Amino acid sequence: MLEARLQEAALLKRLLDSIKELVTDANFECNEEGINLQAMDNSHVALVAVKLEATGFKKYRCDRPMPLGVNLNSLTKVLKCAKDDDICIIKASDDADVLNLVYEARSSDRIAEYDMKLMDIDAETLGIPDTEYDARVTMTASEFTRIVRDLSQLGESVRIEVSKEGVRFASEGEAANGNVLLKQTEAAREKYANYGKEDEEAKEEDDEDDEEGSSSKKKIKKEKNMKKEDADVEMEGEDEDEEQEEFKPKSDDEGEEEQDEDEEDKKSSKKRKKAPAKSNGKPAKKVKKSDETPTDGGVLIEMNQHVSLTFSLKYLVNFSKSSALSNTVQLMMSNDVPLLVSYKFGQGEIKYYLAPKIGEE
Amino acid sequence: MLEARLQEAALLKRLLDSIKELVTDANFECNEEGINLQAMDNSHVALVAVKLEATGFKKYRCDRPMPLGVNLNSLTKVLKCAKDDDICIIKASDDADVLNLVYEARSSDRIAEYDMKLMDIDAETLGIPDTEYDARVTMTASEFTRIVRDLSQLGESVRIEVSKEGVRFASEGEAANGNVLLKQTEAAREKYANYGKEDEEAKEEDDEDDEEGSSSKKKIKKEKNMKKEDADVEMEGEDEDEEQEEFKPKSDDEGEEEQDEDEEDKKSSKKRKKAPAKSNGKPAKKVKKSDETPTDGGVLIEMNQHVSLTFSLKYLVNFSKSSALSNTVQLMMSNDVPLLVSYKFGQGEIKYYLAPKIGEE
DNA sequence: TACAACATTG
DNA sequence: CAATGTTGTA
Repeated sequence: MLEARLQEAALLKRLLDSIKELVTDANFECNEEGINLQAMDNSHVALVAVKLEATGFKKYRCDRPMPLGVNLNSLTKVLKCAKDDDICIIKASDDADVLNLVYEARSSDRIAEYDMKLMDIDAETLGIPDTEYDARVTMTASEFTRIVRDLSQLGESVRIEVSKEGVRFASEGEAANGNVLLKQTEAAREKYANYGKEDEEAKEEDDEDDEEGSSSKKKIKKEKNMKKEDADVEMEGEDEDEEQEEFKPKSDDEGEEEQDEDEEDKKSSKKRKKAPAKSNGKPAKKVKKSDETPTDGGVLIEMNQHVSLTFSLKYLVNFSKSSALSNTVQLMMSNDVPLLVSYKFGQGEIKYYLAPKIGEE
Repeated sequence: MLEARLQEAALLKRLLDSIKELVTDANFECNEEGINLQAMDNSHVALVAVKLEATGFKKYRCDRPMPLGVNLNSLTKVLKCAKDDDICIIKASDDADVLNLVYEARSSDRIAEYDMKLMDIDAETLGIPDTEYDARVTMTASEFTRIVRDLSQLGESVRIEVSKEGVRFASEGEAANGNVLLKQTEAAREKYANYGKEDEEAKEEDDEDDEEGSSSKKKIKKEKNMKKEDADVEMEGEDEDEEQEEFKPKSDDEGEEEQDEDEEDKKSSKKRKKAPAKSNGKPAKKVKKSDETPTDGGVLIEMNQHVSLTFSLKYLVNFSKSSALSNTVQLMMSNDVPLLVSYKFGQGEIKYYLAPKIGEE
């Protein structure tokens, strides 16, 4: 039996907006620690992993692990029936074949209840090794959104190059080539001094991180990350995972074409839905206009060595939709391994993995 | 000869936006009391009745009754040529085959004039008996809009059920079922205490009554209202029907037609409102977002008995466009008879009738 | 993907 | 009051 009470339905709404174009069906894996969702995009090029911590809920109870197979389009529709500030209660009984969502207006004078059919989806949870990366870039989500959206107008892919001085995004296209260099700045260093470290304090909104004037613990954290310095980190990390297979996406370039249909190597199953894997540039202004980070520029670079990888912009643009969930994004890279794009928000985190293009053009 | 001077062209513009999708051609029946329009939607399932009172015009003159056959698309186009705050003068001579519209800027430094061709439309004014309903629900127009739009995502129809505790809207669909319960609240009771109360007294006071401040008369109104409430408000209303044919739409699902002529059972006295208990007159609110009722929730329920009816959401969504005309909407229902959805605005009222679906699916 | 409506800004 | 941008809907 699952019962989770969320203070604001908006979180779920935004979460679904973030991933629904990438994935059509997925299991919400619920256990006592929270809710996790992991799925490859429809063309099996990218992987999305969402984590919602039990502690982030106003109330959370999950007696035993249960996977809830959900069609994300249906869930999106149902969530649209909630007002942003509604309290949202999610319930599913053990033998659940429906997910029960209750929206309660703050004033309690309106209670809406929805039952959504669940489906069986073959659990295809992949082992995602907790890799260490050679470079980590921390920047504002809006800036990242802007850059990939801008560059996507020029070409199909972007080369991301990280060096001590900063990070460069470069694209080449028919009509024009372009590149954006974000320099590492002192301001950014302070701003993200302890971003995403421990989960205790940064719990809130990340927003506060922007205001950080204190530059004390900065040093330490940063070092922790710089430790690893050998190249070619294989994404194997620990194997404590069960017998799952690993995340081995097809090299980006290829996967592009196929959508739906694909039987591919995925033995997913039952109710598969067709879904256009299109990418469209969705701006990011959402979140809270309020804290339009004054110091919107600058990035924090943490690295062991230069990295230079090329990715499909289409996916990055898609990932950037998550800027509705957080003001900050982190890009983790090592040469020749999938990029990890991470958005942390109070309640949890959403991670996207994308394999680099091989024959860098 | 007709000449009507409207203070704000915006009213007409909004009115047309409300009905133009439902009806393409209709007669504006003009007489000394004002202008009425009545028409069935294109599939003859719903009926729209608009009333613009002569007194609502800055100036109004109509020597003798005359029907002006108008193509609503044309009128919409012509009205788009008016600025919202233009003064709008409508003129038609007795032998009219054109409708003359004059838009006068407030500053009088601009005068635009348009002539729109009229057409002959078979008068098919139906007699709409001034029915008494078993239940009346008063709520914010925006909430109603929101609910029907939400539910229309799930299914084709909605079951509306009214009980003392509130009103429930329920829909069933492929992917999910949903229902929204709006509870009757004390706040709502006060808010609508004398909604539609009338011309004599509440003329200006209506709004104030909402304020907690004025405690004196508020009390009274409130009691008046609650009394009925508790005792199962009798929704009496005079049954002064006449001999006209009645509005007998085909059960929503099907379609049929029926026509007749004759004016409503509105007889003599202009000012007279055959009003259901306490509904009538007073405009809802500003219509403009201005006073986005803080207490947006809650409904006022007045009923004699439980009612439960099923309607096509498509039409309700369409009706809800009238929220541009009023902040408040009233739903009047009795089992097995057409639903009446009414929006009252300063100048008049727009009423929609929709037959219930029979074999509730 | 395109169109319409709403909100915001100048 | 008009224009533009953004959001939501078909």
